[in-house]
Amino acid sequence: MSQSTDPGVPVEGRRTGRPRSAAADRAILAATRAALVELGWSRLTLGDVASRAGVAKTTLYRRWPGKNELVVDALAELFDGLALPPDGGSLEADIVGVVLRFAALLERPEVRSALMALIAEGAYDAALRDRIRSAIVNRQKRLVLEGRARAVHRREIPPAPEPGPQADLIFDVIAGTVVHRALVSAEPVDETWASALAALVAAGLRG
Amino acid sequence: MSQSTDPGVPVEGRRTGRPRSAAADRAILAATRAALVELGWSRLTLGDVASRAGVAKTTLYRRWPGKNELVVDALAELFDGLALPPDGGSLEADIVGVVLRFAALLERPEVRSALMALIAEGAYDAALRDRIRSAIVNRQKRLVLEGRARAVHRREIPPAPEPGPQADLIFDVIAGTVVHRALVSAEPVDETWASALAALVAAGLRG
Amino acid sequence: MSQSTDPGVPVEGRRTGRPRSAAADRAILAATRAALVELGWSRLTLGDVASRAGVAKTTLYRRWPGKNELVVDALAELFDGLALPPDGGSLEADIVGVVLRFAALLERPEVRSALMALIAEGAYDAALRDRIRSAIVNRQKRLVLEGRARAVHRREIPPAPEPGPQADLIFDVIAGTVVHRALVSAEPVDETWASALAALVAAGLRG
Amino acid sequence: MSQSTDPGVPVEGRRTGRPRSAAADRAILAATRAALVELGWSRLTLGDVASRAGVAKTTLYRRWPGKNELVVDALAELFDGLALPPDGGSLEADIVGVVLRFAALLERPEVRSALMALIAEGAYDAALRDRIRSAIVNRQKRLVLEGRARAVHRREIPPAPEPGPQADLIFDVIAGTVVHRALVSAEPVDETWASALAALVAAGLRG
DNA sequence: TTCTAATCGAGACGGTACGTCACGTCTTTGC
DNA sequence: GCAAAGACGTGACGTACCGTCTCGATTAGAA
Repeated sequence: MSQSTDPGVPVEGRRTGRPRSAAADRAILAATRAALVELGWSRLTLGDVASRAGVAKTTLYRRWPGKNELVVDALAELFDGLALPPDGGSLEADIVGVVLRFAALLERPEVRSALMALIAEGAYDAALRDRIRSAIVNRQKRLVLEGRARAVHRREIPPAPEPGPQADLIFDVIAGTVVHRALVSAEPVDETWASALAALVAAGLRG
Repeated sequence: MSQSTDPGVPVEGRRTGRPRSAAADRAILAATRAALVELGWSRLTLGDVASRAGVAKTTLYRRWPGKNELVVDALAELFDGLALPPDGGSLEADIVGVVLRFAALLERPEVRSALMALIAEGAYDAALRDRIRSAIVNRQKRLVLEGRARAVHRREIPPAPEPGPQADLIFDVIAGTVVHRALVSAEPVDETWASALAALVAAGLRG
Repeated sequence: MSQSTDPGVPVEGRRTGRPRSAAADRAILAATRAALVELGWSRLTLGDVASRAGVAKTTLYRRWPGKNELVVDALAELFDGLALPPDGGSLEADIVGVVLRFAALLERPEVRSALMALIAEGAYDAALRDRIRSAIVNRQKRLVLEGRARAVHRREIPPAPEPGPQADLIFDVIAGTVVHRALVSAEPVDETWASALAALVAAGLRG
Repeated sequence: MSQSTDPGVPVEGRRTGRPRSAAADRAILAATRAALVELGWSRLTLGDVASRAGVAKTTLYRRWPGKNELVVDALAELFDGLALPPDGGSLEADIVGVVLRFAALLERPEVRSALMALIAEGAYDAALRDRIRSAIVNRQKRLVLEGRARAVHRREIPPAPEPGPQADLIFDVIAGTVVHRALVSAEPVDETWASALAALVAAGLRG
C-alpha cells in the first residue's frame, strides 16, 4: 500500500501521548474518493472530506500537507490494485488487455476528474510530481514493461536493453492515447478501438 | 479564429448600446497568458487578470462565464498559430515536423500549466469539453489529415475514406503521446524522440 | 408643484435641440413611488426605477443628481395634496384632524420607508436638508400655523408673535409624536389616540 | 446589557470549540461608532468596520446578520449609559433634566447619522424594529416611568394605573418631540426649549 | 427644407461593496 | 499529546449598483 501518512512527519520521536488513529486514515481516504465522485476535483474541499470522514479538519492537516497530496494517496490506493492481465497469447492480446484495464481505471469518476488535475498541479510543484510518479505512474509503466518482456519471451519482438527509451515511448503511446481518447475526445475505449490501437503499436514494435 | 466573445451572447440582434471594446478582449487574453506564465493555473485569479488588463472585473465576467472558458480562449489564440510545416518529403519527416511544432507549443509555460487543468475540468463539464475541442483540439486534427493526404499523394500509404475511425485513432495517438511525453512524463520532445514516434506511427499506417 | 427638473441645470441658454420629455418626468416619479412601495428605500435602485418608467438610466441622471433628490421630489408630489381639514369647531378637533391627516400620509408605504431615510441622509448633506425642508416639512408646518390661527380667531388661546418659537414647538410635538408612534412604537394612530394627544397639546397651549 | 452577540446563536449547548473573542466584540462596536462619526450611515461599510477593528469580515458576519443589527448594538451601548438625573424637585425640572440628557445623546454625530436611518429600515423590517425597541427605545421609557413616579410621590399629579396608555403617550410625546427637534428640524435643544416642552407636558399631565 | 444640437434608448465601462466560501491556523474542552 | 469542535485572519469569489461613457436614432426649432 502506498504510504498514507505524510512522510514529512517523522514517526521517530513521538512516543508519548495519544497515538494516531489508523481508522481515521482509512476513513479519510475513502471519504476523499467519495467526494471526488460526487463533486469532482475542483469542487472538492477538505472541510467536506473531514466531515464525511467524521473527523476534524485538524486531524486531516496533521497528516497531509494539502489537497494535492491527499488526493494522490487516495488515488494510489486504487492503482495498487492494478495487475497484468493473464497472458493473452500474443502481443496484440496483451496490449488490448492492458489498454482495457487502464481505461477501466481512467473511467472511474474519481480518477477521471482528479488525475489530470494532479498532473496540472505538478507542473509547478516538483515534489508533487515525484509523489505522483512513484505512487501512480510507475505502477502503470510496470505493466508495459512486463508485457514487453512476455512478447520477447514469445519471440514476437527482439530483446532490447531495459528500461530503455523505447519502453518509455511505448508507455507514452499507450497511456497518452488512451487518456486522449477517454478525456479529450470523450469517446469510449471498447474492445474494437483497443484492438485497432494494439495493431498499430504491435506493427510499430515489429517493423 | 478563436472565439473570444462568449458564444452564448449572440452577436446578431444587438444594434443599440455602446459596443464592446475589442481592445479589452485582446488585453484580457494577453493578461491571462501572462498571469498563467507567472502564477500557473491554480494561483491565477480573475481579479488579477482584470487588473493586469486594465479592465474591471465585471467586464471580464460580461464576456466569459468563468476561469475555464477564459483560459480556453487565451490558449486558443496560441494554437491558432499552428501551421503544417513545409513538405518534408516523406511521411516520417512530416510527422516529425508536426510533432516538434506541437511540442514547442506544449512546452510554453502558459500551456504546460493550463492544458491539463482544462482537461481535468472538462471531465465534469461537457460544455467545457466541447469548447476545448472546437477551440483547440480540432485545429490540430486538420494537420494530421493534411499530412495523411500528402502521404497518400506520395503513394506511401493507400487512400482511405476520410474522416474515418483510423484518422481519429492516428490523431489520438500523435496528440495523446506528445502531450503525455511533454506534460506527464515531463521529458523533452527532441528530434530523436520524435523520429522514434514517427517510425512507430508510419509502420502502423503502412502495416 | 415642486420643481421636478434639477434646478442645477439652468433653463436659460437651451434653445435648440430636442426638448426634454415632460411625460418622462411624470413616469419617473410615479415609478419611484411604485418601487418604494414594493421594495422600500434601501432596496430601491435607480436602474430599476428607470426600467419601470420605460426610460434609460441616462435620462434619469440628466434630471436628478441622485437617489436622494429623486425621492424627495417623488414624495413632494404626495405632500402637495396636503390641506387643512375643515374647521372642526374647536382646537382639539382641529388638532385631531391634522394628526389623522398627517398619520394617513405617514402610513403610506412609500412614505413610511423613505421619509426617515431622507432625513438620515440629510444629517450629512446640508443641500438635501434644505430641499427636504422646502419641499416637504414646511408644507406640514403650514398646517400647524393655520390651525393655531383658527384657535386664536376663536379666542381659545391668546395671540402670539408668529412665526415664533412656540409654533415651532407645537410643530415638533405633533409631528414628532406621530412619527414616533407610527414608526418606532409601530402602533396605530387612530381617533382615540389622536384625541388623547390633542387633549394634551391643547391643555399645554391653554395652561 | 446590550445584546452584542447575535441572539440567533444560542449560547447554550456550545461547549467545545474555540470560544468567541470578547475583545473582538468590543473592538467591533467601537469601530462601528468611529466609522459612523467619520463617514455617516450611508458611507459606512462592514469591510471598513472590520479593518478598523482589526478583525476579519467573516468574524463580523458570524455575529451580526448585517449592518442594521450591528449599528443597533453599537448605539445601544451608548444608550446603556443613560440614567435619570437627580431629583429636580418638580415635575418640570425632572422633565428638563431628562430631555437635556436625551438630547445630548441624540446630538452625538454617530447617533445623528444613524438613528433615523435605523428607523427607516425598521419600516420594512419588523424584526429590526423589535431589536431597536428592546435595545434602545425601552431603555428610555424607564426614565419616563420613574420620573412620573416621582411626581406622583410629590403629589404633583394623581396616581394612575401603570403602565397604561397615558404613560405610552407621554413617552411618545417626549421622545418623539426631542428627536424631531434634534434630527428633523435640526435645531438646538437648549434649556429654554426644554423648559417650554416641560411646561407643555406638565400642563397636559395636570389638566 | 434642411440643418443642428440636445434628447432618447440601450448597454458597455471602471469602480466599490457586497455577502459567501474555503483555506490553513489557532484555541478551547475532553480523552 | 491527540481528538472534535469551531472561531480566527486571509483572500478570492461572483453579483449588484453606482455613475459615466459611447453608440445610433429621434425630434423639434433655427436657418
